[in-house]
Amino acid sequence: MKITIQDLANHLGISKGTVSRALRGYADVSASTAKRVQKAAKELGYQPSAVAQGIKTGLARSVGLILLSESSAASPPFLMQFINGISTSIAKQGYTLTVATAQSDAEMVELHRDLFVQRKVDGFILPRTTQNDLRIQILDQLKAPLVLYGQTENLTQYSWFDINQVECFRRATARLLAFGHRHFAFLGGDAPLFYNSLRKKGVELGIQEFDQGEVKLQIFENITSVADGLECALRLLKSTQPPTAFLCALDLSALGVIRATKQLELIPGEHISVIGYEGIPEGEFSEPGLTTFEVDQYEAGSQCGVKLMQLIHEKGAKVSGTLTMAVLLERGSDGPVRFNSGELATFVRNRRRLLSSQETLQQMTEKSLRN
Amino acid sequence: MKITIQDLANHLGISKGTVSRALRGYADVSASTAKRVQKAAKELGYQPSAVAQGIKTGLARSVGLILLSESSAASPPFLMQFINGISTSIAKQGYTLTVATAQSDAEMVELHRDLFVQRKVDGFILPRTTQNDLRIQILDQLKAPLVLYGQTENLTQYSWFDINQVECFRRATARLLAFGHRHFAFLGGDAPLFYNSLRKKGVELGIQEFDQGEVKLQIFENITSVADGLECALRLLKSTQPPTAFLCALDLSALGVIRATKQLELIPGEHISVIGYEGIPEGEFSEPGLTTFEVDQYEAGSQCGVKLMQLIHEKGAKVSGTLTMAVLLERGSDGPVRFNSGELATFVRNRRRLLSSQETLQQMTEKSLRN
DNA sequence: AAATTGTCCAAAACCGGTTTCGGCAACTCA
DNA sequence: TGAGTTGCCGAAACCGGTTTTGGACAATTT
Repeated sequence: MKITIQDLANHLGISKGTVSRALRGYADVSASTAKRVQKAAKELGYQPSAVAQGIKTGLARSVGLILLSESSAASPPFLMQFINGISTSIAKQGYTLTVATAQSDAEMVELHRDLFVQRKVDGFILPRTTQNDLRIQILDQLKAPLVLYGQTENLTQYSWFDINQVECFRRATARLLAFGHRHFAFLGGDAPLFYNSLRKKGVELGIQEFDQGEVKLQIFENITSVADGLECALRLLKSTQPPTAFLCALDLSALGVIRATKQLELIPGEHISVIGYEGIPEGEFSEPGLTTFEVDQYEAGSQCGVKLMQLIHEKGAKVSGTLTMAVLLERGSDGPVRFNSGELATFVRNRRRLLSSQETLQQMTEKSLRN
Repeated sequence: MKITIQDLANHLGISKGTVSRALRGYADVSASTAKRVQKAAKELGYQPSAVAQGIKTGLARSVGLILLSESSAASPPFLMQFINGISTSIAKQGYTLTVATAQSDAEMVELHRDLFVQRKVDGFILPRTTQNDLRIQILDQLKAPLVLYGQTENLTQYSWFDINQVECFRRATARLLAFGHRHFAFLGGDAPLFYNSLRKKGVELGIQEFDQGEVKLQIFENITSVADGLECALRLLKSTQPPTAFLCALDLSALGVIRATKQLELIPGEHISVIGYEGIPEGEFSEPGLTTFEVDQYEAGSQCGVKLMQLIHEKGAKVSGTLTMAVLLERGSDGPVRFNSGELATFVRNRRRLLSSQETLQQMTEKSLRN
């Protein structure tokens, strides 16, 4: 069924070594033979087996991406574009992407080891980096090429790509301070992941640069979903000292905050301010639109792919780190401060009282309209 | 660096053939030798190279999943769990998942051919099937094992897995008819994809079974995003003969419909009904929650993986199709009819008038509250 | 004309496994 | 005791490529 190099050689009446050299463009094959071989290969649909090539070269021509299958969470929003970026950037050199899923951190480490010693992949891209990343430790031992999507300690030894999240959150904070906000909540994401410390640091930095002692900041961690954000914001807004500005490590939690304001009939961008991070599509359709930093996940995947190709192919290649900025999308969810924390608390209290009375009014209006 | 079978054989003072037989559990190796080899392999961390194994067996021990990178669309919501299901189910037999992305339909076909001819994968899982699927045609020629996630024409020749979408939409329709709705809109998804015809068929079937001539159905296609659904529903609801029941091929468009009702201050489940399909997480957090059919994407991936493994390993294995049901999640977005189409039109018209006057009232109330 | 160089390709070695083949030693059975 | 099994393992072939080696022949130099 599948045609081999020997089949092709027989068909042409020459040796398989010559076929191989012709196809790989060696000089010691006459131009006419080379052309003849290439023509026949195209006609017969011959393509060398990557498996057989791999045995001699020692390369599988595939890179690994291993995801943690958190049963709870949905698809990481970034996934499709990130995968697209990786696979497109490595396709040029004939590489493909091997994706596997691990059910636990331990299995995650095992999978990296096994895939590499079995020569199923030539290197890895590691997303969602942590402080002391176990994956890095094992891959270091195996001298496996790797590229981080994110940062970690001792960064100089590795190639990595990341968004300057500190700067993003510093700017977001400065922006809200300029709007006059003085009472902040930072809704952090997965606490063990390195990104979380960076985003928090950005907020703290922004406040430090400004602080005249009047700024208050409340910090929360592990707010990773819409439901989490909703619950957290609702609790805060009903408190006696609610924040007027919400800085969210994740768009998802920011959307939860917006939802909370809806329940209390507050208007984001007017009564309070919310800024997210990541740029997921849903953020465009909330009302008002979510002000957020848009991360180009395709670009991220692409850059990681390119860096990994360098490490694999150019022996003695230098590791390289790249830091880029995300783009601030100014939509409607933030704006000049209207209430300070105390005023907001009063406003929320009155609004909640009003809500129940309005409900009765609403029902009456509706009834009259129907008749 | 990496240890080979020859290294291990030398270390033990036996031939590499014996090492191989010992590790693969052949009978003609003494129990003591076998144990000795296995122990040494574990100690030295030896694992056979998948590449080298592949050359003899002719198998790459990987299956392919090729996605179309629609730059516009976000990550297909199903992706993570589907990938998880595939990779978990095939991992048992030492298989991994190769994911690639194509920028066009033509590239998609090429990629399937190349990956198989180059022996990078042993078979494929094909999601998002169309009527005359070009992928299937080329893979048929190559006699490549494949499993469809979805259905197509001439289904008996292939292994496939699918949800009984006809039945889902028949039930959804019957449910809304029983609620008293008589004016329907079907918001279809990607028109060329086979699923769309199935879901539409389900709606038509449900109406046929009931029809006493009084049921009206409007059909729309290519409503694939929140924005599409929002736009479409807004237009319909402002029309003179608005549907009271929206059947959406995709949750995303259903969420768009709900958003449209919010703009008009209509209450889904009360003034109108909406049912979606897929069970994306966002549907749980809309207000009211989206009534929808929840598809178990992990299970889908898992079953596709199992079927593909059978085709690859059991020679002369029979193809097999599986049809399962999705679970109806009854949340709040549908309910007993309240208005017929004409009444709804009037209600919307009045409500829109009221909205502008209320706005003025609202501003006045707010002002007084602040003082 | 002999020696040297260059061109082109067949043959063979190699990569790291798997599997077949054949042989030796120990055991079984007549 | 001798023929036939059986258990165990080394040697070798093989998978489909790549790369090295070496040789035939032509073209050039001396």
